Amino acid sequence: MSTLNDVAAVAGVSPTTISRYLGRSIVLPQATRDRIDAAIAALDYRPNLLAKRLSTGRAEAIGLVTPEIDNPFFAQLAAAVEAEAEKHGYAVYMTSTHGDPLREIGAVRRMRDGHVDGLVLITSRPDDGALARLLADDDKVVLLDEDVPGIGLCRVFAQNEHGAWLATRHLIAAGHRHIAFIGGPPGLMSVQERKAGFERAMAEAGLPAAPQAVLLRDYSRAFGDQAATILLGLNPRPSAIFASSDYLAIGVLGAFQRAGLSVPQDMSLIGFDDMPFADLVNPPLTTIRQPVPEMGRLAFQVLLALIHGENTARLSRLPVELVQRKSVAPFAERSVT
Amino acid sequence: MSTLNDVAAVAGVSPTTISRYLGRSIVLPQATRDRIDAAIAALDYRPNLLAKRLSTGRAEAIGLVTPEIDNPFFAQLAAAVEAEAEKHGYAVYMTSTHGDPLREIGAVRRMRDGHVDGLVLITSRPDDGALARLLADDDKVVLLDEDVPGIGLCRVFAQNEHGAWLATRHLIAAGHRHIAFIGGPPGLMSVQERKAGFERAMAEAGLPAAPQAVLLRDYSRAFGDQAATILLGLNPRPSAIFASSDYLAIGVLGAFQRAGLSVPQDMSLIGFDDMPFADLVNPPLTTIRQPVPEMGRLAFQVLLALIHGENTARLSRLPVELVQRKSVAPFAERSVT
DNA sequence: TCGATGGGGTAAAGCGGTTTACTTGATGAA
DNA sequence: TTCATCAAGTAAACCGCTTTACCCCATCGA
Repeated sequence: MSTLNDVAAVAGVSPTTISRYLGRSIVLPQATRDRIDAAIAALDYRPNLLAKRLSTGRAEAIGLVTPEIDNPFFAQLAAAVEAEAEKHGYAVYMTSTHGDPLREIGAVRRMRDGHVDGLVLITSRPDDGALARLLADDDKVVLLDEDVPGIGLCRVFAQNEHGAWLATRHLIAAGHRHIAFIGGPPGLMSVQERKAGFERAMAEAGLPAAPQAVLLRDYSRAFGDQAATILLGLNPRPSAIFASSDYLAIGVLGAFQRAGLSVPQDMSLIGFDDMPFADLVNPPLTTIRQPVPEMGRLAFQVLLALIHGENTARLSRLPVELVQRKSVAPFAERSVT
Repeated sequence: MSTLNDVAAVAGVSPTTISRYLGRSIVLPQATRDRIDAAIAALDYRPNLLAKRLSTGRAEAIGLVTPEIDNPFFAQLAAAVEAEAEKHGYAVYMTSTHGDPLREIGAVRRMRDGHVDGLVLITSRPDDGALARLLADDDKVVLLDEDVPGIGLCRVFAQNEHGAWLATRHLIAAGHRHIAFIGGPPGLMSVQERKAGFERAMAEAGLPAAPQAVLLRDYSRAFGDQAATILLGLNPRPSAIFASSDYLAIGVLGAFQRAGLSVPQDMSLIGFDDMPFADLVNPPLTTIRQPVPEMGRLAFQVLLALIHGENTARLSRLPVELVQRKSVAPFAERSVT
């Protein structure tokens, strides 16, 4: 691996000259340029990024911290951030934390110390304050999809409350009156907002949101399954469920399948996210679509503005929409048996 | 952001001492240790990784290059590599290339220049030689899941041929005689191996592998859809399809759904990979499972051995297995109508 | 002929660590 | 008393690049 010095020796100029030539901070006569180019080619010289970063303090790279990367929703989000970063010549270093607070903090640390210019952070668990403290005096971080309360960072979110309201209203419009809500960890912003949207829609329709039909724990397939089982035992039994993530909805579907119930005949179901594969499950899932590519793109753009010291929106809310597939049917008497 | 020098000044010792203390290459009396620890804590000192890497030449980090990260199969593989790396204290920098040769080469370059200690590379397209040349004199790279022919790197693959043979035999055992094969790009190792396994099983059963029923192009949902449409027009029409990736199989499913055909009544279908969600589609997909977590784990372990200069298996083949779900049914006359 | 100007560079000081090869003072053995 | 030994450090070079502040020479206008 040859260095600037090697190239300089071969080209018969000083390292400074090469560096400035490469950095376009000097104009050289053609003859010199040719000698330098030839030397670079001959030695297959490529600058050592590490040295460059150490020297300039700039990395032309960002860090992306995600929860499970094998969750298609996050994977899609990650891909979107990366695509936009690439477009601007930025490298993306990606780590996934598996929702483990320690790994999350470690990842943020590593990213920062590894000298990326900024960070896009997707968290998926309620913060106990540790993350907030860690990020407190950090600008150049944008929070994507989920909040870390108590800090003034830039944030890019979907319209959670509105989406939940749309979903619930869709069920109400189909004639359902007993509607259950399944959500993730109670401390999470998205959970609170979606729950609020659900409750608002119910209240506006003059329907009671029965507390025992509001189940919160985590955004997992397993919890969707458990929650569904609990809901089936309720009296009155809900005729529709709003699972506030598609992952949850898939768990619900699994439980119903085992119980020999079919969606939407015996129970209507609506999800949230419109993650890839939502259209492939049985039945294809009616859900609220988050504009994932836009969210990723915007998150990077905001970060870039931050890096350039430009000012930018502190909070963006991206629009969601209802995607109608086959998991919601009009209410029919028999479904409350 | 405080440096070693700051700490040294506060602790009243030289930077060397701190560095050696932190690197455990010196033994100090308790009093000095206390002063250093106090200074570190007071200044919230954390070593600059970049400087450390530049200085030592070691990064304690690896690069992971994948095709689409939003393909759950690759995402799962990536997660597995990362989990194992994390266990050994290595950071993972991940990039996805979207199958674009230029991005792939760029990613490999960046990773190398960014001074990771090694690279796990998952490619998904036939190489025209450019990648091979780039990697030619690179050790400390392990190829995962797919080969780059013409170079002597360490490789971790699944038993493609055997898996395809299992899949085909399963269809044959169900009574099918006209079996189609759908595969990815002809130049790809996995495609050739899976096709070979298919052909061997057919030959062993004394069945002809009709050339027009062997369709190769790429591992995409769209091509699965197209191929299925083509196969439906064939005479004799196959009664079963081996789609050599689950992504392809999902495309096939989509085409059939549109055509009003149902799987497995009208056509049996078997996939390959057992990617997440293979159990969720309609009908749940019978498929060949690749041991994804093991593959990821092993790939990292091999790389680690390489980094440590230990010697290790040049080629590993991990076992696959048949996962029976609902997409294969015994052959019935009517299905050849 | 002198001073200013511009072209074509370069020396040297960082960036923040690591590492090798010392130094210095105290102690112990001969 | 003297020399070896050890504990407790430290100075300085180096990793590979960037950047600031020059330098030297030729030309040109006055």
